[in-house]
Amino acid sequence: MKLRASGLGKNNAYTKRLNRQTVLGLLRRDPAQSRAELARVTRLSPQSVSNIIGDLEQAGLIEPAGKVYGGKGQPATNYRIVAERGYGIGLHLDRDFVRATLIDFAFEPKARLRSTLTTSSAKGVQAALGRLIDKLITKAGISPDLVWGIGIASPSLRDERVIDTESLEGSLWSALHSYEIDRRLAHDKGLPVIVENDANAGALAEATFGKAQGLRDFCYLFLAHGFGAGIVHDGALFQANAGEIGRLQIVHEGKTVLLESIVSIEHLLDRLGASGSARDREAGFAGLVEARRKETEKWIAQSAPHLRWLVGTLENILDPETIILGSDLPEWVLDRLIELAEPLPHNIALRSTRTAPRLQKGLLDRDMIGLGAATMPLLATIEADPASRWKISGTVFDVFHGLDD
Amino acid sequence: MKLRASGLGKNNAYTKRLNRQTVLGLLRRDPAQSRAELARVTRLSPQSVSNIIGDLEQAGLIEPAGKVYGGKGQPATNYRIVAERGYGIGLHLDRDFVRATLIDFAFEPKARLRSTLTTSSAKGVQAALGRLIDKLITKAGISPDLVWGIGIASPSLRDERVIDTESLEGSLWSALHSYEIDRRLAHDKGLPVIVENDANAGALAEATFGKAQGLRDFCYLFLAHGFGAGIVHDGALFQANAGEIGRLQIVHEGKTVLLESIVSIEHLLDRLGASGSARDREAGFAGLVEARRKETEKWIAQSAPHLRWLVGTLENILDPETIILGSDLPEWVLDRLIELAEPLPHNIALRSTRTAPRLQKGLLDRDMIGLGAATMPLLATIEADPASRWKISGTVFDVFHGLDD
DNA sequence: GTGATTTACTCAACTGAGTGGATTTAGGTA
DNA sequence: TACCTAAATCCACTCAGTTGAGTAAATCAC
Repeated sequence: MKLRASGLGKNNAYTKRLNRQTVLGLLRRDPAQSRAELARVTRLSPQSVSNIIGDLEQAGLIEPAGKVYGGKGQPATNYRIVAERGYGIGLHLDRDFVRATLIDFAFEPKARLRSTLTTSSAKGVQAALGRLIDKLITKAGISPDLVWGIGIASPSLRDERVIDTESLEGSLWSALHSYEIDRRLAHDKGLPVIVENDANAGALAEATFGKAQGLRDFCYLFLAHGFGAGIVHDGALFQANAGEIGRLQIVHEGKTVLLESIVSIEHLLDRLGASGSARDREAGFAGLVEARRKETEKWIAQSAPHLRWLVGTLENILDPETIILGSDLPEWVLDRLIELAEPLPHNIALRSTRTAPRLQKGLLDRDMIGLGAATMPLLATIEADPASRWKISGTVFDVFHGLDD
Repeated sequence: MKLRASGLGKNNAYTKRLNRQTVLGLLRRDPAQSRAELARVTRLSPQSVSNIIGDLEQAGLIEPAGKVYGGKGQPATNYRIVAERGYGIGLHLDRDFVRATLIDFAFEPKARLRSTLTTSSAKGVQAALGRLIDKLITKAGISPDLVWGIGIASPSLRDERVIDTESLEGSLWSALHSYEIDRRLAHDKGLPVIVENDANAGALAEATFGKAQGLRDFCYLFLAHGFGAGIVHDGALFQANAGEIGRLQIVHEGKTVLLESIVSIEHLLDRLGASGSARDREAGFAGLVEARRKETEKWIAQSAPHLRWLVGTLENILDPETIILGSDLPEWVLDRLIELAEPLPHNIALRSTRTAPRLQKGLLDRDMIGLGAATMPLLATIEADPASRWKISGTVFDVFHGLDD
């Protein structure tokens, strides 16, 4: 039966795809489940689940993972995702460098690379990214055919550059948009390419690897050169243009300014008198921050009240389950920021059903954003209800293809 | 085939229900469409649509609405919703009064009533609401059996009262929550009762009757005694605890205060020196506002910058298609507020794909909130993808019941 | 006018999704 | 050893939407 895509009406083929994706999604999130267990969760009949499991196994997406003894009745056969069945590549494009990560279908990181980009021409960047991807695949020791796609996270994603264009000129993400590097890369590699902003990728990473696992409503604040937020509501990411928290107007010392003119690494580095390569993340502004600890503390003291205000604002508008603060700053800076943000405003977030902290530190992995980016092609390939409706260059694989004939 | 509700897996029965709801939803939003047209939109086969149309007609939900001549080929038979097939009742509970509205299945208002509540005991309120509903049904001249449910909109909806409890004590909505009037009313009337906050109900009303028709992402700001927002994202309402914009912290004349301590009718009335019944909406604070125009202008001048800030803040966080300002204040006050809110902040909302104004005035119907509340039981009964996952007391009718045997 | 053309709609056979009851399997338990 | 329980399967079945042939009723071209 043909699947009539993108229509409002649903047919059996659609249902089948949905159920396959649902079962696969459950196995991905919680490894090792039996047919009977899946039937209970999905409320499908054991027979249907059995058929689906058979299909997925035939497609090489899952495999048996031993039997469970100890209970009454016949022991159940557990199944798990076949980690080596597919891979996702994530590129984190920052101002001065690129980090590339590769994760397998079990969402385990397999290889990482970083590279400082010397060229700033769009064509040069395109070529450099292509080489980096090849190198990453080689390093992981996998077949290029098994890569399902490429996710790109860049600091700013706007369909139009109505603001601060000058600060973007000549940068990587300028090339990304004006030169359509994503489309060209998709063509070069024959793979789907998905672009997101860094904060959204970070939110995906926290949802997959970090503090937001299992949460359906949360905010991820990414304190970088700028200050952005990835907002997840009802399990889905907000579109790229939302979450521009750095551009919120605040009053600082009597003057109305943008939040990120205070709360951003950019501003911290200004205060520390950093210049040239000392501003680069790779060259290690972390060292500078350590060396100028006193001045950094002052910045923290100044920023914390604004963070407190931001938490209250986001809570009042969005009522998330938790707010996660991520950054490449040293851990003690984040700890201190969160510490000084207390006491958080008295508002609805104080409800007794709360389980997660109102404000917490994110994972500290430096490849966080790249990891999130790497999940995108995997999610786009297998998820029934993808975290977001991404703009995708190229065509996503149909992992179920060939099962029906 | 049995529908296995609330499971993750889908079966044929689920698909059938979904397709029926989809077709019905299309006919509701755009009256008079033919089978062939619906088949094109839904991407279902003409045969399937024909079957569905047959079912819906047999259930009395739709009826033929004439043939379309003029084009080539056989003229198409249009169908439309049967307006008299069902009704929704909306109650707008404010501090000092209740407005009740009844709309038919074509979402046309059929009867309105208002009542000042003298009693404040929970039991008394319950009884009064019951009588008001009966009166409304009588006034509309319809059979009580045809009412599909009751929607209640109240100024504040919080699952717990962690804030400002004293200002809620003894009020209608205090009774609503602590005494569970919704549950009791559902039991009394044998009807499903759905509770929402007033701003969310207003957002529903704008989406159904007003400026937000066809929009999937917008904010509705409801400037009342307090200041709340209904947020619609991807066609769905945010849960009740979100949108508490009145509790955002702003800096006013050097002091940090809550937004609604300035931008709210409560504060305006304070400034106008209103007391007692002059504060009531029904007794007409509008007259007072007119009489004290100069002082009102001052309040507007003071509030507008905060409104400007709020628009920028919401845009940066949520990136809505439009922001709608609703209120019971006189029209000129809203016009002036919006006028003085210009120039709006320079941000991503300036994108060229914009079609709706960034900030606009909502419908001025005084029953706006009640109308939105009245849509809730109708939507809950027929929508495939309900605007929100409401907490519903009682059981929603199954309008398709009896079709399958 | 007349016939070709176009479009709406229907009939009846069909495909294939999940279902349900009987059955087999394989461990625990008395 | 005999019984119980739960997992998994066999197979006939139900009933979604689909398909393709066919009919009805309008407009269009000459």
